[in-house]
Amino acid sequence: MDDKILSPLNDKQREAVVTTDGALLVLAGAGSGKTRVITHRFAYLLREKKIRPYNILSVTFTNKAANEMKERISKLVGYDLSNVWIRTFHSTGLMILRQNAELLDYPKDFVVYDDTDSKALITNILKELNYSKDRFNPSAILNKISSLKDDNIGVDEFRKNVYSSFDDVVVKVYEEYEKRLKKNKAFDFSDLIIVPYKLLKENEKVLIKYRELWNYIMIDEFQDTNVAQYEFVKLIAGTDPNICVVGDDDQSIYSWRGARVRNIYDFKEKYNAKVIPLEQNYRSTSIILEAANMVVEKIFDRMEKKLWTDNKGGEKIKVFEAFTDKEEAKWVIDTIDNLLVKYDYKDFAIFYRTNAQSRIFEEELLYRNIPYKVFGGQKFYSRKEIKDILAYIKFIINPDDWVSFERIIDIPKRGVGEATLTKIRRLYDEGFSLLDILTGKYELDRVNKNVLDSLKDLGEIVKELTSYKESISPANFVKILLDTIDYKSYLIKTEENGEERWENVEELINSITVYEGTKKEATIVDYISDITLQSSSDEIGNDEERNYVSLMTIHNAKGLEFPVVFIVGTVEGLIPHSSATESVEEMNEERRLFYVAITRAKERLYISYSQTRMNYGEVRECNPSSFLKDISKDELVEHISSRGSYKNNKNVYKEDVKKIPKNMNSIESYNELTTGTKIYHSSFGEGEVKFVSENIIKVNFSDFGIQMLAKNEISKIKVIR
DNA sequence: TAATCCTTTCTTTTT
DNA sequence: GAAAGGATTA
Repeated sequence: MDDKILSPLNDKQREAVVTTDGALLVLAGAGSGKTRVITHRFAYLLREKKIRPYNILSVTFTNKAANEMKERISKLVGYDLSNVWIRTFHSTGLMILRQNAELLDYPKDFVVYDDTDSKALITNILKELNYSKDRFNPSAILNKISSLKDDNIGVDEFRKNVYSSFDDVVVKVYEEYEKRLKKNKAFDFSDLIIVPYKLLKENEKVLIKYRELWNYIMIDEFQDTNVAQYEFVKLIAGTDPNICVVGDDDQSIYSWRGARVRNIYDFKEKYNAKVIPLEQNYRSTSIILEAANMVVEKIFDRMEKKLWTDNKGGEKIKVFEAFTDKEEAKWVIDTIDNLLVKYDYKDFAIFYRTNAQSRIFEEELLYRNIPYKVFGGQKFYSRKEIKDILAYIKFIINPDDWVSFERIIDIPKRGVGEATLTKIRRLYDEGFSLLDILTGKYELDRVNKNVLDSLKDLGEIVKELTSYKESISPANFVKILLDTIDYKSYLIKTEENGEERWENVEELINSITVYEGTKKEATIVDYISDITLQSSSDEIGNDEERNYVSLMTIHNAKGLEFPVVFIVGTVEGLIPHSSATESVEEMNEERRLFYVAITRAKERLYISYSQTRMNYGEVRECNPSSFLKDISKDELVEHISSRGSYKNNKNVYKEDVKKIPKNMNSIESYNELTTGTKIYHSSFGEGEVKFVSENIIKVNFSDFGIQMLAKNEISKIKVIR
């Protein structure tokens, strides 16, 4: 027996690993060695059961988890596993679609729309159906359509259940949206699950092929599967499957995306699965674990499970109260600084509820010269210049894609505006191909000769680059593209901060080069689909010597662990989030989210909040999260604050912030101000004018120091008489 | 049509 | 405080 595989496991874990046949449900609590079980089980199947790697389908929730799993198993068995079925649901679906594109009447190189693309398509449709964007928010409609698709509800089925005028619109848009996706030869995220599902359901030959391929199935984070995913699993599993699912109802934090915890119960019943609970926690100190238990115990309908640990004692959890969010950030970074004698940068993580909260911590880290990395938060790939380039690539790969076409048609400037675009659209709607229209095969009425010429150029560029897509490395492909359209001079000439934007484009090329390093022989087509499924930026490169502080949302933190964890911005309205307090279910999910955050910590846990925070560019007051009450036990928690006295002076402080002078006048223009005028600003409070010009003024505020105010701030300013 | 300036809206979480 | 959308001017 191979020692490396079984000996590092406890009894329960070992049982889960050697139970290879039939249906198995592993209820894996936080930090109970779940990843270890999955990887060792995979290795056990290979080594002891002599199963071939590609006969095992292993589904994880994130690309990151998939990559990590591959690496770990490779280490266990001693050979490379880069081409096995260890994938996310979405990338599994994508693989099936690529392998069967012709059956679906799609080209092999179809594109995948991310949410921005889908939203652009929906905006288009709304316009054409004459619905005003103001009344029908494209995002809201996309959300609705996505959740319908995630619930495996098609247009026709939904149509039967429409009772509101909003849903009425949704039906119409949904129907058109599906048609357009097809016409554009594109799939959206949800399609990556439901289209393969439909394909396998309607095509027995294909179904049998995959059933025969995947003799063993493993699915991680089962509590986060949605209806469509579970349907897909049941379909490929067949009647008597060897299937192992791993989940933890306490860590279900994606129900807003259609995830159903009850898939776990249903699985257990349907397949009469053997259940193995993993309750011993190897990660955290008993103090941290006890606090976590206190948070989650308040939820009634959980599956019975109580985590325990041998790791007695530990540091108390420190809860810090700050005046302002700025001060909170300072304290967090100070604390990190002080702990550097014991820990490395990489041992620290800062968790927050919303991506927008990262900024203030980044500023502080930058200021202190502490290396850090922000995970997730699609910032980089949602930058205009990056999206432009990606849209170019998408359009070149797939010239039926109207959404990408519309994005790039006037980049660089070709003199194509609303009018010309409408003319192109008309031809396109009649069924002519965009490439033919561009190259002048059909006449565009009353369009300037120069414009026609540059359209023709674009058509030629696309044709030329298409011929390279298989033969050239992704980075070179992009370099040629950038050269051909002379993107650099376009950016620098016409865009604000052109230089900076060009640096971002160079950064993109760098990241593609890194990507090539990890995935030899990848083409530009591979790159673009990988990047679409992976937009949360990282993990393309292997960060060998990662030594930095990690910043991420709590959602992104799931599955990870750090010696020292900071949970920041722990105020009512953020966690629990203000938009999730209406129902018990929503509140419970917020509670579980807090639980997930706590259980990431191995040795030390710090929780912080502030009395005021910048929100929408205004200072707002806030209260500590109600979840904090649940762990406020003296044995577990130590409460601290930077100025010991202010707790007793809370009211004074609040008055300071809120104090609004009585005698004030609004002003029409900055001309009415002179140096020395006392003013009140709705965000910054009181201050004295130091400098006046026509469009800006500089003001020295008593609480915020010197601030420069642009013209549009004028409505926020009043003069104190 | 393009560029600029100003106003409005927005933030939950992500494959 | 950013980003997108809208209005205004060239």
